[in-house]
Amino acid sequence: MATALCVSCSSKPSTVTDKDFLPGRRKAGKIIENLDVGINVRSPISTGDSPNMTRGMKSSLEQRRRLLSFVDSGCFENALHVFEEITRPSTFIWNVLIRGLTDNGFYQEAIDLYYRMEWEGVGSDKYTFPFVIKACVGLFSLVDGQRIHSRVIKMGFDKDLYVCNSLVIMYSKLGCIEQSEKIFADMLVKDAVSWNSMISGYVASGDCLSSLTCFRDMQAARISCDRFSVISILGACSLYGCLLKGKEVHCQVIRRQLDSDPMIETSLIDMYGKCGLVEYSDRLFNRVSQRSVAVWNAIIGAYGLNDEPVRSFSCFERMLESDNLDPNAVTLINLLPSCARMRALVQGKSMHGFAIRKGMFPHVVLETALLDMYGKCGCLNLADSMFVQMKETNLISWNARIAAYVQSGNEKGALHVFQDMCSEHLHPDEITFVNILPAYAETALPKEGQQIHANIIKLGFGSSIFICNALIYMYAKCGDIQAAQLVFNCIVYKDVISWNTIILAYGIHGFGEISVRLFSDMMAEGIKPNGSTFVSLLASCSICGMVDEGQNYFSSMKTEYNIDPGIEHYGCMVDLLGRSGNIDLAKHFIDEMPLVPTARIWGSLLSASRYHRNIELAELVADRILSLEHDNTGCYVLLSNMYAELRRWADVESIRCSMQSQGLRRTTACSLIEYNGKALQITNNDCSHAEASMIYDALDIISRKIGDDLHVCGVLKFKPPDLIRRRAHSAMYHSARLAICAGLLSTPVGTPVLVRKNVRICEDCHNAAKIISEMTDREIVVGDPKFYHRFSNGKCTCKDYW
DNA sequence: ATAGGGTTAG
Repeated sequence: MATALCVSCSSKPSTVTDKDFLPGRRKAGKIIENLDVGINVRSPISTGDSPNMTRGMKSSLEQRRRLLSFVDSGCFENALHVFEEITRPSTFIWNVLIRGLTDNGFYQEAIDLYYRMEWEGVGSDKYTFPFVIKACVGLFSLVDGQRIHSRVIKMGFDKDLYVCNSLVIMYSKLGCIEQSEKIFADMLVKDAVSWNSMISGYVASGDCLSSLTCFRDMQAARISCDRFSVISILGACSLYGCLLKGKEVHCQVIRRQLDSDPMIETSLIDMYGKCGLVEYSDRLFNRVSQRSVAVWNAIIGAYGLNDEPVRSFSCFERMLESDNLDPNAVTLINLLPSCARMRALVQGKSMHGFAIRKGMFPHVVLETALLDMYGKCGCLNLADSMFVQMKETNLISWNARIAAYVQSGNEKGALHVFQDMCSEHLHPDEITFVNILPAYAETALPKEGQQIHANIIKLGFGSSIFICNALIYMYAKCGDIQAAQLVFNCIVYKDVISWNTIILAYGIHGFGEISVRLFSDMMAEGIKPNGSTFVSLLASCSICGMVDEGQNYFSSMKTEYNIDPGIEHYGCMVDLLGRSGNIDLAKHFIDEMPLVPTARIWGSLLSASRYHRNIELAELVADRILSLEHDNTGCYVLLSNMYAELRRWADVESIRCSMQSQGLRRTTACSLIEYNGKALQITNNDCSHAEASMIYDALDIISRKIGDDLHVCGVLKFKPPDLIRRRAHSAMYHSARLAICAGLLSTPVGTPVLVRKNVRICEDCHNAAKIISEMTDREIVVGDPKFYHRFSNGKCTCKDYW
């Protein structure tokens, strides 16, 4: 950027700001005194040489020529030096210098010079203001802009077309589109620039509709649209995917023979890409004769936006092959989402390296795009270190960082980042909440969910469909299905995601019949189901044991709805068949399915073999899983638990060693409970809380009432030699039980007790919870990552399958 | 001598 230049005096480099306006005045005063002493008589400046010029005239003309040439060549030190030598420079001279400074990025200096001009009593003219107003835009200074605007009014230049156009542009670029509107409305004469400025101002403020309206009004006012209008209005069409309007503008472009204008070509390629017609972009691109970097960037972006990462990349490669074209930051920004989409971490990293070598940093947009790519490629540490080294961050980069944490399954981290962001006095927006709500969904209790919901409403995002959909899921996962239903009810225009989410919400709470009913409600409302609808529906059927219904829906997917089952659907079906009892059928299903089984698919079969206590199958399946994911902790733990149940302690030990040698650790089981209004986190055998002794006392009383744990829960399958080992595996003080007791202690009689767990509840605790619910006559709700068990009167809604 | 434009992150 511009280095500091001194415009308030020629001796010392400094700039005059509002704060030190007084010293500036003094300096300026001195200069005037000096100049006044030096030359007594000043001649009026003439525009050309004439034979009878005086010496003074000649030298002043010479100075003016030198000044102009210095300004033209960007030598401002010299230009300013000459300027200081001129006695009483004319308004024209001042204007030339202000223009030169503005055009070369010396915005502050241009503004300072204008203030000095004003102070020295040199009258500004209609030319002065467009230059200095442009400097305000460059400096992003609304304060200066408003001050200069008031000078415009006082001096009566607010009727000048050029000055008004400059003001319209200034206010729209400084984010005050209403001010632009006001000035525009008061203009008696408007030209194409005025209209175009309003149109592009609306586009910049994201107001697609106003910009289209303005474009229409412009034509109604019989101002013919030009290339500037076309480029702006295509931007408006891109904004909300107004394909029809875009095509209409394209027709006008052809009629006006503007279709070989390089910038219009770029805008058209971009517009078709953003409206989802990438074939049109491609066709246009192939006809472009002179391919600029911007055109390449547009087509790379168009493929990226239209889910064609491979073609996006091949464009990039072709671009590299063509001569004299250097990818710039925008190229990388447009390409990085394709890296993310393909999980092409190596390519993403090489983009990063390329950017470093080309000296593109710091660049907040590029850095955020890299952060996002790293997050989506599952490299949270790289995403985070990107953020840490960023010189400038903004709401978008914070949001991307939060998303990276959530995508990596680090919900706690995401919540911390969210807190940090708020303490930096950044105001969360709609996307912040859409990103952070899944973190609440995984970690929060209903009360915390209500708090974030209250914040959302307070900030005015309560009716956003994206947020409402995220809220439905959040409440359901936190255990409050009623709140989820309420949010759903309040959505005026429910979209397919709203329906998918509420269907799954009831599924995870064990109300499969409601899920099924909601699906038919959805059909009745004329909402077309998509693949995710069937994931919700099949998951609900499988969780709730509705085997026949699930199978029917699965077969109707293709026949009735023309949706090809994806890997998630097959996963649901394995779950479903697994619990039907016919485990061979489930295995056969996997062998026959047309997609390559993933570790998750095998994981479903592993769960089923555990339930049916089929250790041979479990071992076989575990082998498959570990060959796909050697670090699948869940698989080790499940197998180890099965060995423990069979008292095969040597196998238990060997799994423990195997995990240890790989540095794998069991997830520490913990339970969450609201205790006296606050979330309390409890681990197995946890004694760390102030409330611990009370909770343990309560548990002891209950244990005694329901019998010793080994009798109640051990189911007599353990013989004395196993007792010692068994004690080490005792579920007596598992977090779930401690949490249930804490809940019983801190809530009124008759209300349900709600516990959240990070791992599935063990069989012993499940049995205990059933008995406790009967004994205390309380409803106990225990949520694990998959399902909410609802215990009452000694029974659980899972019907003992989970 | 004065004003407007293409490709840019969540």
